Amino acid sequence: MSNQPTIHDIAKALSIDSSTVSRALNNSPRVTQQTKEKIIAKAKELGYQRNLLASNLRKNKTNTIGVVVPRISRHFFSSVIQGIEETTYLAGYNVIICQSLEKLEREKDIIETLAANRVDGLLISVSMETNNQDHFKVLQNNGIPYVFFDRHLNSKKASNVLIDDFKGGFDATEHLILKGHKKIIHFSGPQELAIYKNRFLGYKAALEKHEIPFKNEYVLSSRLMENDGYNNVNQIIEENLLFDGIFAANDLSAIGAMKCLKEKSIKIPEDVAIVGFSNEPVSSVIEPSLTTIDQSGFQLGKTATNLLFKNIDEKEKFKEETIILQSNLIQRNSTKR
Amino acid sequence: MSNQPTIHDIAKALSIDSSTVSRALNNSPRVTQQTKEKIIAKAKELGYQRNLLASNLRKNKTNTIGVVVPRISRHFFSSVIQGIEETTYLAGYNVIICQSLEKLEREKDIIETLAANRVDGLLISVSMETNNQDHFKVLQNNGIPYVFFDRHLNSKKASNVLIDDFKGGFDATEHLILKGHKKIIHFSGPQELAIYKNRFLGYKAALEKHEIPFKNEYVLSSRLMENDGYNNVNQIIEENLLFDGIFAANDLSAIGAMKCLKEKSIKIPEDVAIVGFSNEPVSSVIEPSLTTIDQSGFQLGKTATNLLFKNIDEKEKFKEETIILQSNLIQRNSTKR
DNA sequence: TACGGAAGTACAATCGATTGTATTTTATTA
DNA sequence: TAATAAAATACAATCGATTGTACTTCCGTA
Repeated sequence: MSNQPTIHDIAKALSIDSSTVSRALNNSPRVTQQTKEKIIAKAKELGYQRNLLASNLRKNKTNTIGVVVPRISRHFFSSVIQGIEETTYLAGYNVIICQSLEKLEREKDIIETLAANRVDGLLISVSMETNNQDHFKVLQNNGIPYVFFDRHLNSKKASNVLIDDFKGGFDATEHLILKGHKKIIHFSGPQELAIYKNRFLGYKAALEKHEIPFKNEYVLSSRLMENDGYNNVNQIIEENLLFDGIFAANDLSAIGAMKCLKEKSIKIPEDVAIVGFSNEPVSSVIEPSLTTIDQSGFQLGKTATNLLFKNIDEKEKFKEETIILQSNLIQRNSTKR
Repeated sequence: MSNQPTIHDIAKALSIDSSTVSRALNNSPRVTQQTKEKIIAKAKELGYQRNLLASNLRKNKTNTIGVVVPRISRHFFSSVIQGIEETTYLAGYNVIICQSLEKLEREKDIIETLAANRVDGLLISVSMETNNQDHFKVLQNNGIPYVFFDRHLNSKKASNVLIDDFKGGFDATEHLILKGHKKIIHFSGPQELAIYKNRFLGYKAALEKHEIPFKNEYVLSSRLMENDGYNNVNQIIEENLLFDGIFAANDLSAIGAMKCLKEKSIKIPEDVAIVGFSNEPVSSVIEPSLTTIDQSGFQLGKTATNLLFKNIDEKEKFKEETIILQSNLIQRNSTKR
């Protein structure tokens, strides 16, 4: 409480000035070794713990970056976070992890709070509800650099580190086609988010390449929860649409679809083959195991962090850039012929 | 950068004192409505954003609590976090989430940093390497309240919110016994952690109740990773131990065991029945689906947060307490007869 | 011995917001 | 209209650490 010792307490105890104590604790060459030792010993004795609020305020630097993700429980995001922490840890930075839970309101709150706490920079993957940039203006006003990763908004003002979603979508769809499937359903997400748009465009491009006509009713947009995948299949069947393949823009909805298909005794992959996206751990465990697009979250996290650091260091001189990482298809039993 | 506006800039622009600005922005009754409106308008115009470092320093309160978990990617922990955030959000508190990745060193670092950042309190679930209390002393010295949840150390000095692991272990084991299994292996974790000890004691008690002799070689301790479960089964078979049931202290190691058994064409549950612990999402998807002990992480998170808040509010007067929540067994196909 | 200069410390302002106290302004009443 | 209370605002100290500048020691050298 009020008994938390400060540098002034140490100074008083040793009859010296607090500035000397500060310098000693920061290992400044302006303090004798002898004095330093005395000070450090006393600090330990009093159980002194530097007050970073005061220190950061004075230095106008927190050595902290903020991370905003939709949900930490998604394997992809937690592996991105792993990559981020790995990189920040080495650089002596701290990380504040926040989840928007896919809510725009929450995301706004988080951005405000992080800005008010004067983080040195932010790494952001936006929520499914995010459809404009307004709430990022506060970061620009306050000169706080930020980098979008994975889920971004098409913006010239910000840097991005992305997965090649177009190619991912293309590969997934072409894989189904090469396995002999022609009536391919696509589960897509909110079109405001470039990742879903690009996966969709990849899907379309693959159909085109193989001269399969694109049909609008084969594309179902949702928030891609497990339930959505389940309901999508129900809907398709009710509408009497014929289909023999599904490319889902994430694994969760693919798994929902599988559950529904199994209940209806539709065989996977014989009757309907399925490809997901993200390679969640559960995808290798489910039966049949799910063919999916693997994206290295860890690598993405490292890359995004390094780009942010560059931005923080160079500040004004920094020029926005966009880095695109490759993904690759993992074939499993949901598409074995 | 240096252009981040402060209350002084607002004050200067309006030729009033900064204290009035501060009061206005905090909606103090000591400022006229008229003046407030002028100030708020100017604040918006300048893109003012309160500096929480300064504010928190002055108020000696951050309205922030720290959360330390082994890994955010574990479903149990992320649902606890969900419960925590739900509660803190309503109370206007912020949360800083940190993961120790099961490393003691990392945990120490985190505690120091959170203490230095003057969080108002901490919620902690310790790493598997944590075997003593030393690094929590800094919290006591600085008068920062903390509550352990789930993974705790047996300590009189701290509050705890726990799952009834003894009962969980007992239920899991008795379930296997009632299904007709008698030679039951137990996968346990580090014995320094009370949760693993208690699950083990529950296992033992169930055997005792049903007059099945306890055998030391039936208990295998590890860090309970998927690999550990896999290797455990290999080891048992190499040692020619006969067994017809496994109670694993977490789901992950149970799944590792299942993989190994499947490879060896040992039938689950006919030849060997398995019960896990925690109810990870993957457990309901794997085939056969895994019988497990479900613990409501969400509820645990809420309870722990409320206890911490009580501790923060009452400070000195607060008396440590331990709350124990119940778990319940979910029967699935890994133990169907 | 005195002087120049380096080394070691002390002084004091500062970061931005908060808050107790003092002062001014406004409103009320006799 | 003057006196007084109440309302609104200004002043100034403070939170704890950092840092540029000023000062004091102490050493070696002339």
